[in-house]
Amino acid sequence: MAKSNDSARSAPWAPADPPERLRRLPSWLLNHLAGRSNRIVATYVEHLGRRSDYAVLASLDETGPASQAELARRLAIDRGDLVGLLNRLNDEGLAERRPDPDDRRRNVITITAAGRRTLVAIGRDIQAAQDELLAPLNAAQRATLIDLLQHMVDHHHAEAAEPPA
Amino acid sequence: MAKSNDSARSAPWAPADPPERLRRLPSWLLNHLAGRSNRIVATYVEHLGRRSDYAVLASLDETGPASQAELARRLAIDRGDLVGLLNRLNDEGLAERRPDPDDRRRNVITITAAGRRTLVAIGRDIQAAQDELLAPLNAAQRATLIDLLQHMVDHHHAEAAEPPA
DNA sequence: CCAATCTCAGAAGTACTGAAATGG
DNA sequence: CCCATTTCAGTATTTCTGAGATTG
Repeated sequence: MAKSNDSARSAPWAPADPPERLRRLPSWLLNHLAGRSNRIVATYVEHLGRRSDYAVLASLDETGPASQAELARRLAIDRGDLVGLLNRLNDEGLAERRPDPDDRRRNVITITAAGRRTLVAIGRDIQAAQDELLAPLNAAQRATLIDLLQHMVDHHHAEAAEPPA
Repeated sequence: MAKSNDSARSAPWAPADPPERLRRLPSWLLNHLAGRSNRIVATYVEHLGRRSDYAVLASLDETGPASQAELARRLAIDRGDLVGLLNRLNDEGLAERRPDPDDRRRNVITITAAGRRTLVAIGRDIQAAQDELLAPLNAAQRATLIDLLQHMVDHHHAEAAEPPA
């Protein structure tokens, strides 16, 4: 008749003892660390509603206003899911949605001044989170890791862009 | 009135154009590649019901029979979620669940011969998937990447195990 | 008529929480 | 009485699918 004990259920920080076959498996390592990363980021970031908010705001800030479909394409997010996300950003005054005068099918999404401020705040928190995530590595190792990961992402994109010759 | 066109909704393989601020962000890279990895694995693996099935079967094969709580601890999976997973493995004849004679609170989970066979089959498919995932890297780069990722995982475990000195 | 955009509604997979029931 | 184990039910979050409505 335990009430609320549950000594250790799965506890996010609980040490795992993965089978040998998984320990060096890239897909397992990536999934494991992605989960770890998300948990760490969640503890550091206060201002973040959903995880893709930062990506959307950053994209708007860097590349300028865009239609929803355009945004979805840039970030590889589902167009439908973007609807609710932008509703929230709109409600919080971080982004604005207005009809495109040139093509009345589109909405033009713009980041607001408040959006830019929270973008900066989130960026600070996220950087702190990266430091904890990468704590086990020294500077050189961090650079190497990032280069390798980024290379994989870029190369996969390239392959997807140009179908097999 | 489009019927089923939807040229590109978000398309898993669709090239993304992430903001600069995210391009080199470890947490973004890890999440992006974890997703990519899962999609690739899904296309290669036929025999896999859920993604953690492989981990459970491998753990049973390597470390031997275990109770559910023991398994959950080893793999850092929620005990509750393990219930449904083991139900499936049981239904498919890949694992057996029997009460522990010594401690009647426990179930002893054992992998079956059929379980070992599918374990091997899944392992083959997963290896093929890793090759596609790591295609952008040469052998040396792959080894470096795996070492770095594994080092991170191990170190995070160690820190979680022994509270801050 | 076809294509693209925005929107809504719902399914599916996964992760986490709380609690009940049994037994040590 | 307290702790551990299995199980169930419910919540939350994310991702994906299908379709409707508007406009080009």
